[in-house]
Amino acid sequence: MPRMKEEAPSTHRAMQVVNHIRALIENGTLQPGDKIPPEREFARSLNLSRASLRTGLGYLAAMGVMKVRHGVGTFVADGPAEFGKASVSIMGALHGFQPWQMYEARLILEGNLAALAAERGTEKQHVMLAEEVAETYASVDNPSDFLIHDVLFHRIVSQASGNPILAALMETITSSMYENRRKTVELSTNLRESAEMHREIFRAIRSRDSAEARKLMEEHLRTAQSAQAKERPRERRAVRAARPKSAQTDSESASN
Amino acid sequence: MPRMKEEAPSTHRAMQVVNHIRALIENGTLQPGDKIPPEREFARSLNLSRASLRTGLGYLAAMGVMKVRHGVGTFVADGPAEFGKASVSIMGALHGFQPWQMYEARLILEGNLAALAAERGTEKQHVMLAEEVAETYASVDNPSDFLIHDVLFHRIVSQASGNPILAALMETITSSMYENRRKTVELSTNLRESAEMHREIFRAIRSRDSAEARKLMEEHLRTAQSAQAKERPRERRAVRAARPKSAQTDSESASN
DNA sequence: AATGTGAAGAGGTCAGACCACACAGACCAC
DNA sequence: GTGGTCTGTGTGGTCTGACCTCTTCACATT
Repeated sequence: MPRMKEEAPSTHRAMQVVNHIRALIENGTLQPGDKIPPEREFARSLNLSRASLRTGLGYLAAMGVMKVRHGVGTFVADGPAEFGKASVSIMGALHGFQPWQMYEARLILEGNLAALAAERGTEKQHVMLAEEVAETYASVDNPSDFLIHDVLFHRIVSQASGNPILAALMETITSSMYENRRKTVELSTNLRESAEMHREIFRAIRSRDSAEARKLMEEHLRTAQSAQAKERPRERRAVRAARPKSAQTDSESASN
Repeated sequence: MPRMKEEAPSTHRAMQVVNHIRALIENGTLQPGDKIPPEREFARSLNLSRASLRTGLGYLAAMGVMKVRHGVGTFVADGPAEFGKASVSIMGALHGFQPWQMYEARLILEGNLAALAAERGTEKQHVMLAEEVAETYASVDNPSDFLIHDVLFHRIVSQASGNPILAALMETITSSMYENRRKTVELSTNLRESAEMHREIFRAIRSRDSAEARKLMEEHLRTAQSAQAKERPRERRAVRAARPKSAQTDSESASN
């Protein structure tokens, strides 16, 4: 007699958890910021071990869907959408992402984000942008504060684009550059110029001139890039070039 | 006497694992496709429990860096770069991603990818594209095969763009649409037309006409989108609009 | 009031046993 | 010999239940 057990838990227990949570999110039972039951209790209610539950939660946490706070509880993420914080850095090591590629990706994403923001931004968002521009100007003498408002400005622009997916992609790229930036901005000399550009971008968005918004945003990022490159001429740990296997690098993607 | 233990395991054990693996990848010890030691053994060599090791590996697996095969082993991912398979679907449920936003994101990404591919694609990649175009034509009567080569064509284009980060972003979006597509392509009527467009895109890329490549790719995707929308007029499970809290939806992003 | 302290609740780690799956080599039937 | 079945071994998956660490907060102390 083969198998033929009663139920069909079939799929990995961890996936059961993931799907359960997904269902709770989809039907609105769970919303951003909500806390889920304690692990022991939740595990019992789902008829699986705490270990399996934790595997599933770990999976969700890795993707940025859940946020775990030791000694406090596990919550549904509530910040801006993002696809896994550390992923870019690790995938970068794995696939040899290079700095200029990051900038290029960011340029393309944010350029389009700005253009869309110009087309679809609401008045409320215009107000928020104006506020951030002001704050940015106010912090030209405080690099640390400046960075915060700089990030916020870009985040609001991407939010105003009306496409959370693109915003999430942008956030994913940006968050991995944040740490490095925090070090270099200290020495940056052109905070004022950067603030000026934010203002111009804002004006373009407010007047719904998408082409102009895109152009200015791209210009802004290009300026920022070259400025940073200048501040930090020599960079340790150069990215390794493709190793030995270079010969058939291209053909291998066909294997999957 | 407060603490002052011997070593400094400090950070979460899971992160130790993640960082360890990252280091192994960065220094080239671990390359795509490689297998890591069995969990029991690896855990012992890292001086931590199997459970903690598994937590770390789960984290990496969730981000698409590692691939775990039950009964076989754990490997470093070797396919095209991608940021977590299920993440889009779950993040979508959480942030209310909508189909048209997916298409828009894809349009922007692939349009730029095609343009870059036209500028930077190597002759070798041109050959691969030509092959896929041929294969695509050859499968116009077999929807299932057609889809495979369709995906492959787009993947090679993104690879030819020379920017693995953008390629990874595109892959992330696309992979989440794949399943749905597999169902609808069965009924699709315009496979031949789609193959024609692939051919035209290929020609634009080969002649290094980036503007044309971008235009054709966007056109191609727009066609595909409207075709799919037509095939499947009514879609169950409409995405819920912003719930009750809508009033302050905009302002909350400032909290993070 | 400000400060210290301890209990309670939550996640983090551990150990070891056992389950489920994949693969390969041995074995049997044809 | 060819092909299918069986069984063993190795590897990931799950379970149990105990203990550790961190956070918070009420409560006592100063």
